[in-house]
Amino acid sequence: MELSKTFDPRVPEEHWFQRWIDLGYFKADAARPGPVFSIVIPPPNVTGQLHLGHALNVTLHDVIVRMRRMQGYNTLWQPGTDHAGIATQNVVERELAKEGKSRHDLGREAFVARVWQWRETYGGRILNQLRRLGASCDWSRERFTLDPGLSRAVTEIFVRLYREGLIYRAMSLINWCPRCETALSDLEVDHKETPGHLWYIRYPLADKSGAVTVATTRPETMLGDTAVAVHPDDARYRSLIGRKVILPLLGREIPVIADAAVDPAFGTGAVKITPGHDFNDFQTGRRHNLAQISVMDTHGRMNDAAGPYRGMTREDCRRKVIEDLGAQNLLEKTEPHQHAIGVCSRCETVVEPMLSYQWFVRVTPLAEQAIAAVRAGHTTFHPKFWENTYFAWMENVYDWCISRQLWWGHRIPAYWCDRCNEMIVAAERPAACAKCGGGDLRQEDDVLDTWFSSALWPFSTLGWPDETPELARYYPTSLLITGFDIIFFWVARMMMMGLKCTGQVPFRDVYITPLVRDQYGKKMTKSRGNVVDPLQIMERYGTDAVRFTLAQLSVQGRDLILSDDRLAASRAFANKVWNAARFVLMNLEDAPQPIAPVEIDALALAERWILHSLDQAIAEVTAAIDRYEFNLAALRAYSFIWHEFCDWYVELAKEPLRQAGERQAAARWVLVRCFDGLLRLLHPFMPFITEEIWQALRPYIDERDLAPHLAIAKFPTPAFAGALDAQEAAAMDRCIAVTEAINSLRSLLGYHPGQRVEARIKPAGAAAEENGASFRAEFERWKPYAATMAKAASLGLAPRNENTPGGMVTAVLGWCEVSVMAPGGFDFERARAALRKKLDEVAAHHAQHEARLNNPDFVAKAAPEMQEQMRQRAHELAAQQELLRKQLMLLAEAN
RNA sequence: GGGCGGUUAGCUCAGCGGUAGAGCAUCGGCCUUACAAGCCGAGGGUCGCAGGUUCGAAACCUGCACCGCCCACCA
Repeated sequence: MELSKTFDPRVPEEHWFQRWIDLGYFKADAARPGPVFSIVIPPPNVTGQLHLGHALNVTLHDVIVRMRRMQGYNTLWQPGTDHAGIATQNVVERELAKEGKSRHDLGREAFVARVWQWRETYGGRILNQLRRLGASCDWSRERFTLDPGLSRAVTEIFVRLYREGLIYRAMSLINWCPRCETALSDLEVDHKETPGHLWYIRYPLADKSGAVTVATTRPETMLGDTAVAVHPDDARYRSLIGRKVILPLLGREIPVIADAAVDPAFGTGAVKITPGHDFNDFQTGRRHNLAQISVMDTHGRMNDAAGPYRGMTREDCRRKVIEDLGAQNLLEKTEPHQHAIGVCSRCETVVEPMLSYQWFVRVTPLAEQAIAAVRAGHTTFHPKFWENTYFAWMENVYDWCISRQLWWGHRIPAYWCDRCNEMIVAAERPAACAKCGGGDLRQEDDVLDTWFSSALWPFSTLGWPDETPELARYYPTSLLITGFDIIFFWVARMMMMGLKCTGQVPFRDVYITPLVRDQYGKKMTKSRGNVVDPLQIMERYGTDAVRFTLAQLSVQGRDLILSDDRLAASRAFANKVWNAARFVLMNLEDAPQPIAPVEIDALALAERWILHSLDQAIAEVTAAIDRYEFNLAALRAYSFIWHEFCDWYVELAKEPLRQAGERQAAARWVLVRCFDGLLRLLHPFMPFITEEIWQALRPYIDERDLAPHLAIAKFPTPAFAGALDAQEAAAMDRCIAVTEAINSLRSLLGYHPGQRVEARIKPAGAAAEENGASFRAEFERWKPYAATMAKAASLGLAPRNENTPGGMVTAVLGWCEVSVMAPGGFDFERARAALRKKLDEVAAHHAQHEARLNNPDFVAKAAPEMQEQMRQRAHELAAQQELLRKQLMLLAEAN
């Protein structure tokens, strides 16, 4: 089979993904036996557009899912999308706006129909983008949070929680977005540091005996003031407590109250209390039974309660209030003031605390269970420190406002009887009012917070509340992979709802992905314009390279900094693998047939060495993925493939491959065996290129019941225990060290890369003294390798006592000297300088060791094995130093 | 105001108690029939700072600094 000279990712990407899907490889079958690995995708918003966060997330999912599938797990990766209440409604509203219409022009029913229509047309975009990344989800199980089945789960749990008193409806102060015209949860409010002002306003005493000055950042809300508060111990104001002041502009009389929450040191120490528009004041108001006055409507405009300011926007009202106060000489002063203001996380509009009837989840009892489950280790975070974040939030949660005044979402299953005002919460619309028998029931207008349905995702997608085979088999899921930004929004709430609904945690492990930043370490944001489009880089570097890069940079607990350099390096790696494949294939018989295995004992040292190295790489990569150390797994696979397999084995295989007969057959088998193994190992990271190559290699693979495709082939496990003993492993290390030494000398001596050199080694230390004879035997075995790799015309083994001939330049290793004949006219000063440098290094190390060994404390306290190790090392260093000096002396005479 | 994470070669990161490592970038030499998206070689670091624990610290402890993030009702 002919492979082109460089790898073009396009064709295999399109081809293989469709094949895998067509063949049903990613389908989960609950009836299949075996251990289970299940995971749910964090459902992207239907309005979503693939960004690097998704790309990273999906890549890591796919790495572990593919590995587990290949390992024989009954694997389910559940895909789907989130209806994303506000986000989606906004998109369609914008579309309508272009036609000059608002949702109110359409009415609720028509508008919702329009959103569904939008979803039919564009809702699949994000999932198609995930597919392009190679996501091996069970696409036949795609779910949407507004699907009938999932909606049923939402209704079911809502009714249950309501009946248990864990969901309640109440008039309360909530965050309100005047633009979205809906309530928001605490989490949907971002706090933005903003420069503002502190206005000092005089409130005259009712008895005209003076005034009290309050400081505020929001003068417009004074129209809703129902008290002025001071600290009970504040001597300045003690006499005022219980008296009345006149609210300027409106002339209302309000009391001066004492409350310990007031900070006497801030502002004037007197604070206006607006229970209808401030969370603190709301609490204070409750403590003192103050009236709550709302001065704005749902659009953030001043309402009737604002008297003369009625109809103004909040902003206009503020200006006018300041102006009027100034005119009445009630504005004492204005100071610049920096403070955090809450804005809608969707549209950045300043949120308004508003009084309204809303639905809440009583979170505390649910949170207790969720905390306990993590404390007990039923769910573990990776990296573990994220558990602190989780606990900190869970331990201080407020009730969760779940009602939204939107049209797109799960409509709350509560029904009102307009005749007797009875409210009924039920899964099905009741035929008649339970209290008065009236038949005209009206369903609650509000819908649920999107996160309410997301919280059920791990089990609602599996059919809950029905006891489906899928639920029994795949729940609790094995792992959740997500970003830290939704630990509160999603992870915490899944924990609470999962435990509440099923009695079990929704997932065993939670892996928190790094945050993707640009090459300057900046967060990617639209406003910075530094957002990298994954589809573009996939186009440029190939999907496999993008995946590999993301995995390789996924360090636990650190941000991920993506750069073109890294991507280019991964593309180079893909190309390296491709070319290694070309080499292997061009050295196999044209008529493919399985190559029978060769007995380990019949293999040459290098062959056993590479099989052994493959084993080690497999073990380490597998262990790293098991620990979610994707970066280490990717790096290990990379270094095995490039530096061990390509740099060494492929080179060493060339010689036996040229021959006919047994040695060639052995080399062919080892090549195929290793390449097969490394393709399997690499497949989870780079599925496309590996499948493409594996198909070409497959006919040569000798395996019973060999899978038709790599995507479902067995993941490799170490298979060559005992192929290489410790002594042989050490021998190969020596071979590599000698090769490197000769190559280094070649470079120093200015040899052309193609030129062959005369070289020799002379053992020293243990290699010479203790096993001279066996060393010679060992040397004979790896000498051809070193000679090949270092392009040595001859590589001799010199007797220990023989002086190195003049004209040779020597490098000193710990256990031997390596010498290479210098070319005619070589300037030996360069060699002397190199030796001197090396001598300095060795001398410094030796001095270090000596100092340590001469330290009485070290001798008295250090572990005996350590002392022995140090003594040996010092001994070697001393010998090495001696050899270096001698070489330097010999070289002194050269030239 | 609390809390979390980071600080190791120019860059991105390993190492987490016993000789400072890798990849990329840089420099020198090579188109050596798998691969120039390649091969061979070289240079480059008082491991953020200051203390402490230890025979021994990049690693453990305590402060501090800087960068980043999260949470927080000082109006």
